[in-house]
Amino acid sequence: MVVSLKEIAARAGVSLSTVSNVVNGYRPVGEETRQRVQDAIDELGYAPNLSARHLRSGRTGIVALAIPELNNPYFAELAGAAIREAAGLGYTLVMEDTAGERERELMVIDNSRRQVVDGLIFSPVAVTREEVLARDPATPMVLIGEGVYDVPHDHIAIDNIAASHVAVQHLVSLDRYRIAFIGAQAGDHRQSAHLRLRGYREALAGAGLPFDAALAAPTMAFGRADGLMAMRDLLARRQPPDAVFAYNDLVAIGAMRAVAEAGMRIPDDIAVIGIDDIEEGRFSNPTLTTISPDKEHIGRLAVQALVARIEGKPVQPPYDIQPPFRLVTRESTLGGRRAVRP
Amino acid sequence: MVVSLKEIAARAGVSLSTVSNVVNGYRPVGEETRQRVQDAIDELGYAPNLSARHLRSGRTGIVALAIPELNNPYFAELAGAAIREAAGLGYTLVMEDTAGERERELMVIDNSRRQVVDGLIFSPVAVTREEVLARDPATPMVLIGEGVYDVPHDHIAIDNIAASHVAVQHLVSLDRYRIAFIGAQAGDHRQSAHLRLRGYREALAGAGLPFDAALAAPTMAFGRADGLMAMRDLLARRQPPDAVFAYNDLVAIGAMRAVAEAGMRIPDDIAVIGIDDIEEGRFSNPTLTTISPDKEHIGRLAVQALVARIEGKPVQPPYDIQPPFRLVTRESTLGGRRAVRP
DNA sequence: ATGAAAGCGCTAACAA
DNA sequence: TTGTTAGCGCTTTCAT
Repeated sequence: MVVSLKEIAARAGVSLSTVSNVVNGYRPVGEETRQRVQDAIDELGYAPNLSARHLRSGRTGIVALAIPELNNPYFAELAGAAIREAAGLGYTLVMEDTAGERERELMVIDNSRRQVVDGLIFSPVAVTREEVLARDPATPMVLIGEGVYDVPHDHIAIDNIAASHVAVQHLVSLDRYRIAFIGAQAGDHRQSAHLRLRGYREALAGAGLPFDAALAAPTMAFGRADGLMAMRDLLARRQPPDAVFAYNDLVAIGAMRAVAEAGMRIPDDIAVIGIDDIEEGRFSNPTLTTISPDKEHIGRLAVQALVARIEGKPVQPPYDIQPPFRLVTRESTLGGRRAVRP
Repeated sequence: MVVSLKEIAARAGVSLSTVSNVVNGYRPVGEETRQRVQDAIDELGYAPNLSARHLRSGRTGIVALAIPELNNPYFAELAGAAIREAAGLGYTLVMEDTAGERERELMVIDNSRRQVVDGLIFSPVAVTREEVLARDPATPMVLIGEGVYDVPHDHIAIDNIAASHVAVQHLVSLDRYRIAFIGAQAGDHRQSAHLRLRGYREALAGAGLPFDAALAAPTMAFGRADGLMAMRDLLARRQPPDAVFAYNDLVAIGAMRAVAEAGMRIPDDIAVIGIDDIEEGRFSNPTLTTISPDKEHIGRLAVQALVARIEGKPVQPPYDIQPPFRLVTRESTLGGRRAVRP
C-alpha cells in the first residue's frame, strides 16, 4: 500500500503543507505538531513520491555517470566510489555505457532529450570540444579522465604528464634504455593518450634517451587485446624494447601476455608498467607495477563537484582538480621478489 | 528551453490529447494531423517529461539491477548486456551495488522505500528465503545467479550442478586425482556455492574418486584474495592437490597466483579451472580454463522476463531458466599449447 | 505557525 | 477522429 502526504495529513489532523514542512523543513513547524506528524509518518510508512516531487520542483535526485566501458575495471572501481558518495548526498546514480561511441556520447550530453537527470559526470572519448560547447548548459556536467579542454566545466583527472614522467623514470632507474610506449593515439581525441605520450617523450629526453618512433605503438583502443597485439608487433622487431610503458593496466596486461607467449621473461627481458592500479594487476603473473590514481578520491570528488553545481553553491569558476597518484612497484619491474601480500 | 505538450499542441493547432496520442499511439490519429504534430515536435524538439508521465501512469521506465559487486567483471559484463537490452525495450537501467550485505539487500528489495523503479533484477547473496517472501510483490523482481529457491519469482541461472560436473570431469579426463574445490561455503546462503560443491562431490563419486574434506576449501568471499589465501593453505598441506576447481574465475585467478608464488607450474603441477569466463582469464598467465555461461544471454533474458512482468504480459508461473554454458579449455589445464588468439 | 489552493506535464476516461 | 477535463503527489505562494 502506497502512502501519500494526504494520508499522513489526515491521520495527523493537519494540512498537506504542514506535513510537507516536517518532511522537508522548508518552514518551521511547532514541536507538538511535528511530533504528531512524525508519528503518523512512522506508523504508515510514508516515503515521498519522487516523480511528484520532481514534477513540482524540477529536481529528480538522479545523476548520471557516463563512461566508455563498464568492462574496464578502472571505471567499475571508480563507479563504486561515485555511487556511494551520491547515495550519501541523497542522490541516485545511474550509469550509462557510451562504449566510447560519438553517437552515444552525444545522446548522453544532450540531456534535453528527457529531463531526467539533475547532472552528469562524463568521461568523454570521442566527442569534440565544439560538441561539448554546443551543449545546453542547463544541467551541470563534470568531466573526468579524458579531457576535452578549454571548456567551461569542472574537470577531474590526474596529471597525465607527471604520471608518465614517474613511470618512465622508474623504468630508466632500472637501467632500461629501449623503452616502448603502447597506446600512442593517432586522432586528436582521447587527450590523455596524447598527454601520456608527451610525458613519455619528455621523460625520455630528460633522461638523455632518444625517442624512437618505432617504439611508440599506436592502438585502436585501450583493452587487453590491444596491448597484446601491439606487443606482438614490438617483439617481432629486430630490436625489441627492454621495457614497456603502457597507456593503462589493461594494455599492460595484454602486453605481458604477449611477452609470455613469446617465451620471454618479465622483468628480466622486458619490464612492464601501466597506469590505473586495477585489482587485476595485484594478482597477475607477474604482478603489475603501476601508477595508482586515487580512484576513491576521484569518484567522490566528481560527485561532490556535480552536486555543488546542481544545488547552486556559490558559483565558482570551473574546477580543474588533479587528484594524487603514486607509483606502486611490483614484480613486472622489480622481478623475483615474491610479494607475501599482494 | 524545455518544450511541453502544450507548446506542441498550440503550434500544431490541435489538442493536448492528440499530441499525446501521436507520441504514445494510444489511439489512432488521422494521417494529416499526425504529420502536422510530428513536424511541430521535430521543430520544437519535444521530449516527454518522464516524471509527469510517471506521476500519471504509475510507471517510471526505470528498472534496477542489484548486484553484490560491481568490481566483479562477471557482473560488469552481465550489466552491459542488461543495460543494452533495457534501453532497447525503452527502459533505463540503474545499478545498485549491495556489496553482498544483508542490510543493503533488504533496502533494495523493499522498493516501497521510494516507488522509483518499475522492477528489479536481483542477485541475492545474504538475504534469506523468508525475507524474500516477506517482500511486497507490487513491483516485479527477477532473480539471477545465486538462487533463493522456492520463491515466486523468475529465476535465471546456469545449472550449477551440471556445470560443476563438466568442470570436474574435464580435470578427471586429464588424469588428475587429487582435485580440490575452492569456495565451499559454510552458511546456508549463497546457494550456488552449495550447488557447485555438490556437483563437485557428485562428479568425484561418478569418477570413482574419494571425497577428501581437506580438499574442499571454504572461503570468506569469492574474490581473487580469497582464492589466493585458500590456495596457499592447500599448498601447505602434506599432500597438495594436483588440480583445482574454483568457485569462479576470480577465485581461480587468486589460486593461480598462489601457485606461481610457490614456484610451482600450471598445469604441470596443478591444473586450474574456474567458472564465468571473464575476459581477464583469456589474458592471464597461464590463460584460464573455465566454464563459460552465456552472460549476454543471461542479461538480456533477465531484462526481458522483468519487462514482461512489468507490462503484465499473460501471467505465467515463474520462469526458472537455465541458460546454456560451455567448457572453454585454455592453458591452465591444457598447458604448453600457446594459443595464437586468446 | 498553519492552511488553502494553484499548478508542474502528462494520461486516460468521458464527450462529441 | 478529435477535444475536454480530472487528477497523479507534491512544493510553494498567498492568506490567515
